[in-house]
Amino acid sequence: MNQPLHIYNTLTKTKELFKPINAPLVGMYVCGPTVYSDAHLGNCRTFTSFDIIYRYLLHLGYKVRYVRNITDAGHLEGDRDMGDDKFTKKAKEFALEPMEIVQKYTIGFRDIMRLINNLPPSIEPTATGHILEQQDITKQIINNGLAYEANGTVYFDVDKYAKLHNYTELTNRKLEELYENTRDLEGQSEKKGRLDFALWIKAKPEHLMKWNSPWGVGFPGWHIECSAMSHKYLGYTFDIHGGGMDLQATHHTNEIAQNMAFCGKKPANYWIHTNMLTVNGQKMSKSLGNSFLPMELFSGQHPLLSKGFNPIVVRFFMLQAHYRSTLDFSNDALEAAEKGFKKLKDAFATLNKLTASNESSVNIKHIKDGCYAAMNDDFNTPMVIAHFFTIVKIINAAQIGNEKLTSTDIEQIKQLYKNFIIDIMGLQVHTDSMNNDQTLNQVMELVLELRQQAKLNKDYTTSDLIRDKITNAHIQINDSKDGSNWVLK
RNA sequence: GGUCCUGUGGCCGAGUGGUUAGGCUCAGCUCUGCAAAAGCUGCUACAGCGGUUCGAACCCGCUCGGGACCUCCA
Repeated sequence: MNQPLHIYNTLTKTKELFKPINAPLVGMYVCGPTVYSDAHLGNCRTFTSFDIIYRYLLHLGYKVRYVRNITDAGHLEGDRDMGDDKFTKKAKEFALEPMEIVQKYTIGFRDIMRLINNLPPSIEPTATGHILEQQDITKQIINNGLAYEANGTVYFDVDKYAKLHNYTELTNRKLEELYENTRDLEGQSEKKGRLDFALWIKAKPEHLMKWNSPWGVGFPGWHIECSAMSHKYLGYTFDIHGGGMDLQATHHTNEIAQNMAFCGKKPANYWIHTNMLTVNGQKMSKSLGNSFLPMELFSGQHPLLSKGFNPIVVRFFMLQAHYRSTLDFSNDALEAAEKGFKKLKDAFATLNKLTASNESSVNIKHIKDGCYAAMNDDFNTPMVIAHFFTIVKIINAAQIGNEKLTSTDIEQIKQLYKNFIIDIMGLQVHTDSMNNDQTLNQVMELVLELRQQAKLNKDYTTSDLIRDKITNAHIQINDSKDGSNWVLK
């Protein structure tokens, strides 16, 4: 539109002009969930952030291939490169096949994504579906002399790699300090260097998910899947690689190393990292036990919640903060978001009832430019929302005649709403289901009529009785100049 | 311990070297039989201490908080 899109690149720690390698094509890879348990709200925030990025790129006219993997194998539990993988552990616990675990949580994850209105990615590859690709890359890295096999396990040779390339590019850490601060683990004597990590891991006999390989029976290490799948679907170097900040130091650092070792090319030009969702200032995570499950949030079944929240309200709540800031989660914050969102929604409902004026007292284009400027400045959704609240003010003022909107203004606002609220931010306003219940509609029609009669007779005892009783049934009656109406609470 | 990030009004949260973020709460008002809902108006903050500057919440230094990563994590 006006000024071009700038993206904050973790690689350079600056906002950079976005220049796709092959416009209008854009390749974007985002590290997806490990499906060994329910996705929590923190996970949702990351994928919602990337959904906005995806949607905005689409809106700008790019043809985006958005790849987000499903990790269904290989992630290790506890001490690194040792022990059971998460799927094996869970499968044993519940006497299930690992793929039953995978199936259950994959479906659950997709349900949540749909509820929170995240578009499905273009490709959603699984680790288990790409074992051969992972082995191929591993072989190539061995051939290139940057990995070695020891007793059925293949390790990436970080020492050797660091002499050729900048291993800590993504974090700016000093290699010596990494060495100092990395724990030496027992039973890891087969590793040459302390920082070496596994590309392929020898499976113990009791291990459930394992595959044949040139190095014996085993399973892939926990970084190689992303290298394999991003390369397969997006090529040697693609535009955007994303993920949560907690993946930056280890997972993404190793991913870059793997790709460089494999083909000499960086996987991506722009690295985008989303910040964490916190609870009382602390990162929400499974290991800390302070997770909120999306379903708990939607239903209100959680000790810290006073009620359930619509998934779109949750989405709105998340978009009120910038993706690179931490966002603190609380019942109060959610309630504030709910009310704010309702205000936004209501204003656009009244927009449709507005009568156009012959003259205009507002400058809609100015606001539109502001919205694009905000999105082009590293996807600043809170700013876009602020602009929309000035539109809300204008709409409400126009309704009581304090502002004048021409039919062109009204059309422009509707277009803005469609572009930014619906298409880019995905804040789809579902028509409330309440009016779909014909029986209830008819009953309520009668109730309101009886109450209206009572009011006309100045029988306020009866009219208030009706209102109170019906409130107990979670139906709220509101009086206005043009009569009464009702909403489900 | 190391590396990095961060500290904004009652709450959540943007932002910038000199002009109102925004939302919620709260107060007042309008409307109203009373409520509720809705709308309008008001509430001017940037952890502390120094420094740079004509001017800093925004730049620099120190102090004190908070957090992330260095273990699996979005």
